[in-house]
Amino acid sequence: MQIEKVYEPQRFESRWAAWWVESSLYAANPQAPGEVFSLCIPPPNVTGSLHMGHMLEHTMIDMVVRYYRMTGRNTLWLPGTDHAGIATQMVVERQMAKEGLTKHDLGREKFEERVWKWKAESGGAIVHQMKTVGVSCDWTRERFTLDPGLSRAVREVFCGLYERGLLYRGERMVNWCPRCATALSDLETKHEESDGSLWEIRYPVLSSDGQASDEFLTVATTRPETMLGDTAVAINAKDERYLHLHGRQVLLPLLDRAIPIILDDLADPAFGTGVVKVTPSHDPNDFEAGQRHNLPQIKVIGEDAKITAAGGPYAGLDRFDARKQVLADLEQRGYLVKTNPHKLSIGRCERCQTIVEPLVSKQWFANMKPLAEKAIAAVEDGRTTIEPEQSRTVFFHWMRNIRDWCVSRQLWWGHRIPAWYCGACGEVTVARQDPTQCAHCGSAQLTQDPDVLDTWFSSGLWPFSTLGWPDQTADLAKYYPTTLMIMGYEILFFWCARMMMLGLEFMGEVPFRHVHIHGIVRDAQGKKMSKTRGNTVDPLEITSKYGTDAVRMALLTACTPGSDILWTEDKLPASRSFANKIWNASRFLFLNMERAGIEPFIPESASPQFLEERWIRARLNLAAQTCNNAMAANRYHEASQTMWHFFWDDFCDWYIELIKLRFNDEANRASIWANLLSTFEAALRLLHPAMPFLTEELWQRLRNSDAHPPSISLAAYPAFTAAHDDAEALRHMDLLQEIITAARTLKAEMKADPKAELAGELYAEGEAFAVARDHAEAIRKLAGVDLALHPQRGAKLEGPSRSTAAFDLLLKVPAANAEAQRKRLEKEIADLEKVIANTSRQLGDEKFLGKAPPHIIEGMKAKLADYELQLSKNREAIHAL
RNA sequence: GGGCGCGUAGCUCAGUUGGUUAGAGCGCCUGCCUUACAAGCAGGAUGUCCGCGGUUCGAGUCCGUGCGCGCCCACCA
Repeated sequence: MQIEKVYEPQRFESRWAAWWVESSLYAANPQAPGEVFSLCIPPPNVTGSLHMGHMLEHTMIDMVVRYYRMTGRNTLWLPGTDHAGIATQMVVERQMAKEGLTKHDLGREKFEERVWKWKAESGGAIVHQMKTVGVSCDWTRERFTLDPGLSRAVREVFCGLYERGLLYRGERMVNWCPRCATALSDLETKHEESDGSLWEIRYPVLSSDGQASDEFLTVATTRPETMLGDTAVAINAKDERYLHLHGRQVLLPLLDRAIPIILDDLADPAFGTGVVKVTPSHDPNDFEAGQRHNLPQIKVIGEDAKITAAGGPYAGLDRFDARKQVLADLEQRGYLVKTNPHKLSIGRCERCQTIVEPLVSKQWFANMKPLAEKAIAAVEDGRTTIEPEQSRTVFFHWMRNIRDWCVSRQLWWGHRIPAWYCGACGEVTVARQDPTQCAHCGSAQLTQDPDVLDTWFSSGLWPFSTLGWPDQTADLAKYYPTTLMIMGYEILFFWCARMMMLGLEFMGEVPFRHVHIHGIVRDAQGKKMSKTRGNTVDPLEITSKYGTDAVRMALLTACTPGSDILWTEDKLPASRSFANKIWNASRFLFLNMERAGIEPFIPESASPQFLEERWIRARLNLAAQTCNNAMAANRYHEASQTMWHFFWDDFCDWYIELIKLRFNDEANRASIWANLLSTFEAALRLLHPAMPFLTEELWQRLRNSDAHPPSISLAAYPAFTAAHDDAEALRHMDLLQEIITAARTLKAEMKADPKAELAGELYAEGEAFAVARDHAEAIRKLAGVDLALHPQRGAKLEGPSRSTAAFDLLLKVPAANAEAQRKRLEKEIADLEKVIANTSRQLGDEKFLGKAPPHIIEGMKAKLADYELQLSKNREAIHAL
């Protein structure tokens, strides 16, 4: 078997990636046996291209899915993409702008066609990239939120919610993006603090007969231009300063409109002047105050962010120009009293960063409270578990304070709202099938609502709409509820919360059993990665440089639940080295098989006879146990670190180093290779969920029979086997390692020629002696010392020595570097004295003896005896120097 | 204004119910091109586990508090 000298993942990764997809290896079969493991992907936006966030998320999911598939579960990982309403529409509009076109030039139908065309040509980029990095999705079930089936689900849910009275249309204050010309949900509005001003403006108070007086109320505002829409001025009922003016009116400056003075808690006596202008059309608080006092709404800022006709002389001005003009006019006429610097938070459109205008608009809203209650209950009683714990807390907090969700968007790309308005009676008809006549009066004068639904409306149905709902499909029956959802905390509310609510409402069951929330990938400075910041990393660039497996490993070993990953490229050489280590260990095995005339094979069974064989089997067994437990607890970093250390430290540094000493043992050749390959093959399976390409490549080179699965990804994951739990082998190997390490250390410390074999003495009793006796050859080869063995420890240590709990080791070397020896001994003595003092103090404490569990006390006593033995041996040694 | 979290070796971070000399990778120092691997091997140094107080026989781990840092939610003019 030829095996290339250098690890070059580029040579085989793309081949396996393509094969995994072409062979439909990961297509789920609802008829197949096995406990279900199903998971649907958080659908990336079709507009997107793969970024490190995807890479992290997909790597974690892929590891989990590969793991469960290997444990024999009936596994489904359903992939797909989201139509991403605003985002996609923006992309296409921008593209059209280059041709000097707007969507209105095309008209709705042609525009939609154009977006579909864009999707067909460019929308597949991310899917292609995902396939390149080898995610083991079931591509036969790929979905898109605007697929006919999913659109039918959307319509069904809309109608269902409407029929349950959970969806209503109303004039309410919404976040309006003037650039996108659509309403936004609260979550799509991002607030940021910025420097503004708090202006104080004098409003003349009219006397009781409506005539001008010389009194004033001074209001404080951060948005003077909205005063054009003021319909009252509010004072607090407890504010003695102004109470006498209640019942009078003020004259609105600039427009000379008489408006009432009302009493309302909206006015905080401690803030500003204690007097607040009330603009029910352009401020959420004022809107509510307006409702309380039955105030008229005067809309002075339009959907285009320009002053409306109601703004009198300011009509047509942009909102920011209007502010300047209003302030100038107020100043000029003596109404502007003061300008204070003031920090305020400004809402911006998540997509285009335009400052959002709060305005009253007729929109569709979902009443979330009743839905949220069910979702809260489901998490409280554990039907769905959310971890890590802090995400659960955050989830509850948001759900318990949930507000109605504005679901309509004034866009063209998305699911059209299935509501029709009657030209005759004005009633609304909401229907699953496009109606031909009004459900109320029978008139045929119907116009469909022009709006579409918030993108997250369809995403909220993803776990069941993708499985065929509203049809009762086999997939739906088998794979819903899904087993696990893995996603970032940034979409906990946008998505997780809505899936919970809608899943419970329409499926009567939670959408997933467990939610695992992960952190995000940040740059080396801890900053969020973003295109505008220019600190993004292209995963494909990195994977082609270091290999996908190395990138995966770097991410997996770093992803502690609940915390973000700071991405620096210098994490990569380490994991590439690890991949390289695997490659080279394999190369070593293949070369030696060739040398021994053995064809690569996967052993049916192997029975270990030598210590290192028993030991590596036990170590593998423990590693498998740790990995299985870690995967069950979604502790991917722990699983991958365990794999890493097992392969590098145990398998390579000890097992191979020891077993290669037996390569000329012809009598045992078959058994040695059966054990070696058996362990190696199991190690590949252990590693496969984390490093699928390399393990597939190497495993295929071992695969020698069609009795084996076609791919390592379909082979069984190593499981804990009680029979392999060999405590004796672990103990003996520990001693052997200790002896070898002690000898190496001493040799290095004495600056002895590493190539020269040194003679020495080893004093040990019991098992330690037996191990040294049975493995003298290994000690000689691996440590470069030839030890004479003595079955008791009493001897005086004269010369360079090292003592441990189990043995004393003395090297026959002129004390060339007594200084280093002395230094070490002094340090060891100091450490031991400290530890002995602490331990004896504890053991002399009656309270401790009374309260600590017996095994702790016994353990400490045994340790103390060891420490004392070592201490006396070290003192002896330092005297001998 | 509310909520969540973080502070452990020079750097990036592990450390599951409190328990026996606190760990890894990178970096650093020393020595090795040992016929799988210098992307390697062997050995080594480095920590008032942010400060203070408390609970406990015992605290990196639990509680309180201070300092420093991050994030999320929120309509206070």
